[in-house]
Amino acid sequence: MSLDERKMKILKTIISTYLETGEPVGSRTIAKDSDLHLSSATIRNEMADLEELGYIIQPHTSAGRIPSDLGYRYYVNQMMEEHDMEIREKEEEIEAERQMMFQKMDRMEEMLKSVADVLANDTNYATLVSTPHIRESKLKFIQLSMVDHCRMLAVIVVGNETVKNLLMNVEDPLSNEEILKLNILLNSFLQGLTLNEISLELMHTMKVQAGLHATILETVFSGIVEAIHEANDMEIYTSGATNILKYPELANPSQTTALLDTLVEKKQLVKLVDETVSDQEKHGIQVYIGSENQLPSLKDCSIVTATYDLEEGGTGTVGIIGPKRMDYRKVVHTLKNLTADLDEIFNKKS
Amino acid sequence: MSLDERKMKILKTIISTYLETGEPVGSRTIAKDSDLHLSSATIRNEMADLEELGYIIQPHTSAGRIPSDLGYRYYVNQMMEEHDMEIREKEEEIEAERQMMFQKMDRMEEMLKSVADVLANDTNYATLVSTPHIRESKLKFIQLSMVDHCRMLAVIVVGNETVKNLLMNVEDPLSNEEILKLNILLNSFLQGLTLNEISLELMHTMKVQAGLHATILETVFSGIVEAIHEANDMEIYTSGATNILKYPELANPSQTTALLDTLVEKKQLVKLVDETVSDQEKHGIQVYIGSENQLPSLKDCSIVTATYDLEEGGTGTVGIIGPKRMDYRKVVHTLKNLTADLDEIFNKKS
DNA sequence: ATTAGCACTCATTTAATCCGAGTGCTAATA
DNA sequence: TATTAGCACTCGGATTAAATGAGTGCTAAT
Repeated sequence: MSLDERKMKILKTIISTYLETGEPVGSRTIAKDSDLHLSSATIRNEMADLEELGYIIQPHTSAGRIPSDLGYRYYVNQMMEEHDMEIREKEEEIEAERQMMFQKMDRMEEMLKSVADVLANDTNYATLVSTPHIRESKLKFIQLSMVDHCRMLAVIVVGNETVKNLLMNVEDPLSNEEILKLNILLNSFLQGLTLNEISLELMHTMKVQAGLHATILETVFSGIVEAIHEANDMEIYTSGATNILKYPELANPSQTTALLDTLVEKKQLVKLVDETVSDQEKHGIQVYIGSENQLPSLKDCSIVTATYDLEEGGTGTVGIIGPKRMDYRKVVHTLKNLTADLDEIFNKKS
Repeated sequence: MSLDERKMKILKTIISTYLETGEPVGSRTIAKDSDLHLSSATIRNEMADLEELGYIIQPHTSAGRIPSDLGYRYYVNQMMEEHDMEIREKEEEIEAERQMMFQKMDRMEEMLKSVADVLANDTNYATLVSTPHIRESKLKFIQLSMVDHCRMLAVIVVGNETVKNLLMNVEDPLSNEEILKLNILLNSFLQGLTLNEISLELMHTMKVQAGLHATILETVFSGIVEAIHEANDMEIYTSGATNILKYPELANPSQTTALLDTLVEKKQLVKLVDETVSDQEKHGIQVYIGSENQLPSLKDCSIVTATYDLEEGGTGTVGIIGPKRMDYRKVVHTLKNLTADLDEIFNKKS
């Protein structure tokens, strides 16, 4: 026994009805709703088969059927193959509004935060956005300068976007010439290097050349380390966590806490995103359904993720977390558009 | 009829028992637990009086009593007067651990975020930390520099802590001399000014002097505006929002969502904190109980806030949000310690 | 002024019952 | 052979009823 045309059609109807209602779907409903004209009895037989095949599940004896993880998986795969996704209505307005927001913000972090917010608002699911993850960021530029008599500012530019500022107290102010010398020293030695190209030896040589100001270099070095780490590490922003409370099947008290915690505790999500990135695939869209998720607290959720790229090789992730019965079509479509936008913006910008 | 010695004692017992258990307290419990040796009947009479006076409430006819907002208020005021708060055990370790964290971080934002986290962990309540709010930040320092051929970096230092970076593309690179000139121009004209001291006329004069590079100034100006705004605006960090789910009286589905939303949507909290700051009082500790809160979603919560100060006059807020039956003693004590630490750190640092 | 005693209230728990959506199976039908 | 009609059966959820028990208010006795 295998999935013939009719079974497929029934399965699809079951899933999409369930996506709408969140209630188990019975044979009669399908007999009425679907366009194949069959009696409920026939549908029942087919449903029994579909259950045996593992695509659907009966939560209890006298209930309709709901999709199993396998069923969702089938549905999603099927959907992914349909290239021609009809453009959704309102989409354009939202698009425009989004562009507006993007224009105004200059700092990537701020923008990504607001992407998470907008997305959560649009979709009514929880969202997650990670900053780009760059393997080995290089030091681009350093500049020291005196802010006032006793404070010195170090500006460190890493990769292409990250800028780190370091404010430090110095006992006696340095003259312009001294500062200039230090700047030249720093840049000529360090520009273009990654973290592990900066050896102890190199640092020693520099300190010798710096003479009196070796202690300043000390501080600058540790600032550099932090800056590069910051650039390498990804930050994760989430939004709309409470949206999940809108779905009764997730709002049950015992799971709710764990779930919300997962969404708020960024640490767990970092792992999640890490795995996503390594699972790359065409379109850059990934769908994890129920128990396919690594985190046990997400076993009743689905996650759809997409990646966006930076010209220089960094890769960031955008994700949506919702109930297993989420509107996959819409979500996938939205994410595709969004990442396309992000790609464009970041690559225009740099 | 007024609060005599005995009534006070009974009221205190009711409240502290309720703080522990979260269940309405009956007359028998008190007869047994309190050290005044009275029968439950007597207690009942006294309780009836206390209820009439408005300090306690019967949730329904055949239940024990719980504190009313007025009751909590009485309890808290009473407590505030006891100056000699015994030092809590473990406190020292926690303290040490905290110091560790503080040492490592250089950026205030990062630190405040982690303060929120640590606090939420320690207390099992939701926490809130705002960055210092400064009325009129002054521009301290500007510096332009070329990062590479086509990109220019503007570093803008505002107030005493905030540093803003602005990365912009320029068609043709500027020479060192040109940059130097611009820097001198910018600093000599703008240093020490607040936002509304930077007039259109001033900007015009500067543009004339800049000649070819007027467009760059344009961009820098808008960067300055943003930087000062950023410094003026306060940012709010929250943590441990899901802790409130631990308290059954708050976990009821209908309120939960609104409550969590409030904690996550920073915008609402901004107002809250604003009011707090204006309500200043001795010790800088504020307690808002139940309906004393401005936000309706917090009507079943209590908020305890404390403020910390920056040398330059900025004031930030630390707050704890929990059920009305929160452990006020502990919370007030913790906040006092914490803000003392913060004061010290910030004032040593700058 | 305090206490013992008793009738009363009412949220909560437990059990009993009903209801209906949905199934599986069998026998009739096309 | 595939489909359908019909019917007995199952079981979760909602509704109702009864039992429980913590706690009160009031009164009369101490």
